[in-house]
Amino acid sequence: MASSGAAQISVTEAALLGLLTRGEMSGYDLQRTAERSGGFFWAPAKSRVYAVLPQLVERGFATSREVVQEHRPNKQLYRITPAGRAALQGWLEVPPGVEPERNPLLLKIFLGDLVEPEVLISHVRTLHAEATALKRRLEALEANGAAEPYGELTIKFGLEWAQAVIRWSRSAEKELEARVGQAALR
Amino acid sequence: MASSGAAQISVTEAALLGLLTRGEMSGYDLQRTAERSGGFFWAPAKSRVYAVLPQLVERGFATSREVVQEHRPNKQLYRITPAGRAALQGWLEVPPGVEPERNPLLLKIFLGDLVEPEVLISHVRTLHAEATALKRRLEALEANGAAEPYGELTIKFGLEWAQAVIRWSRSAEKELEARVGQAALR
DNA sequence: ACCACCATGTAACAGGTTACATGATTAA
DNA sequence: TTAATCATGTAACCTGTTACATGGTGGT
Repeated sequence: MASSGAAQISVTEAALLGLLTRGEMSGYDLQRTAERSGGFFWAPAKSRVYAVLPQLVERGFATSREVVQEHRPNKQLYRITPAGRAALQGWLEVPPGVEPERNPLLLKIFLGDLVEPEVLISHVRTLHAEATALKRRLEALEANGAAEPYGELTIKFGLEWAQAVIRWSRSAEKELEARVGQAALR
Repeated sequence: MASSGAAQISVTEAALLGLLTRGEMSGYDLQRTAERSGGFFWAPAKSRVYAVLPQLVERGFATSREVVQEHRPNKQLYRITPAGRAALQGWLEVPPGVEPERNPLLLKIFLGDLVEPEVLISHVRTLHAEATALKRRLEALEANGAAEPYGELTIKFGLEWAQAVIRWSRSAEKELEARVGQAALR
C-alpha cells in the first residue's frame, strides 16, 4: 500500500507542497499564487502560510534558504524534498469524499419560516447574483487556457457548481414568490 | 436596522437555536436531530453540542431545566429565550455568501499530474458513486414529504449539488480515460 | 502625497475534532 | 449475549482567522 508509512498532512500543507512541486517559492509567492490562480478553492490566511512553512521544514518535507536582496526585504525560498513528495503523494491517493455540504446558507433556508419571506427571497437573489459572477469569472479563466495540466477540470467543477446554484436559486425564487402571493390572498 | 444591536452567534449556535425554536430539547436530542433530518448540511460532534449549550444559557439565549428520569440518565432540557430568538433572527438576516468551494477534492484534481491517471480516475468514480448515493438518499427524503416548512427547498439544493457532481464526474471520467488512451499510443 | 507591492512574522482567539470515561435499559 | 439507545461530559489537540507590527521601494 502506498499510504502505509506515509505521514499525515493537512489540506493546507498539501496545497503548499503541491505548489512547491512547481518550483521554489517564498511564503509570499505561495500565498499570492494560492489567492489568484485556482485560488477559488483554497485560500488560507497569510499568517497560516508563514506558520506552516517552518513546520514543513522541521518535518523534513521542505528545505529553505535565505535570499538576501538589495532593494526589497530578504526572503526565504522553500523547496520540496523527496519526503515531502512522498507525503503529498500519500495525501493525493486518499479518495476524496463528497463533502456533506456544511453550508450556512442551507441552514438559513431550512429555518426560513423564522424570517419574513421577503428576506429569504432577497437572500436567494443575492446568491443568484454571486453565483453568476463566479461563473463569469471562471469562464474568463477558462477562455485564457489553463496553464496547469488539470486546471481546466478544476474550473469545470466550479462551473458545474455555479450552474447548480443558479438553477436552484431561480426555482427557489419562483416558489418563494408564489408563497408570498398565496399569503396575500388569505 | 435589525442587526445593529444583535449579538453575534456562530453557525453551530444558530443551528442549535434554530432547532430549539421547534421545541424544548436535550443535547442528545439536538445532536441526533441534526445528524438525521436535514443533517446533510450540518453535523457537529456531540462534544461540541454539549460544550455550546451551557454557553447559550450563560449568554441568555436559552434556559435549561433538569428532568429526573427513572430508567434512563437524567437530562437537561433547553428552551430558547426571546433574546435567543433575536440573536437567531439577526443571524438569519445576514445575507449568505456563495462559499468559495474550499474543497480538498478540487485540490486533488488540480494536482492531478502528480499521481497516476488511474488514481485520478478511481477518485472520480468514487465521487460519482457517492454523489449518486446522496442523490438517492435525498430523493427518498423528498418522497416522504418534508415535515419542516422549508425542508423541501433544502433538499432540492442538495439534489442540485449531487446532480452537478454527477455531471462533472461523468465528463471528467471520459476526459481522463481519453488522456490515458493517448498516453498509451505514444 | 498616497497607495500598492514586497516580505515576514506574532498574539489572541474562535471553532472544531477525536478519544476517553461512565453506566443503565432494552430489543434481537 | 451482543449491540444499540439513552445521556452527559472532559482533555488534548488541530486548524484556522483577524488584528497588530515593521519598513523600504516604486508608480501616479
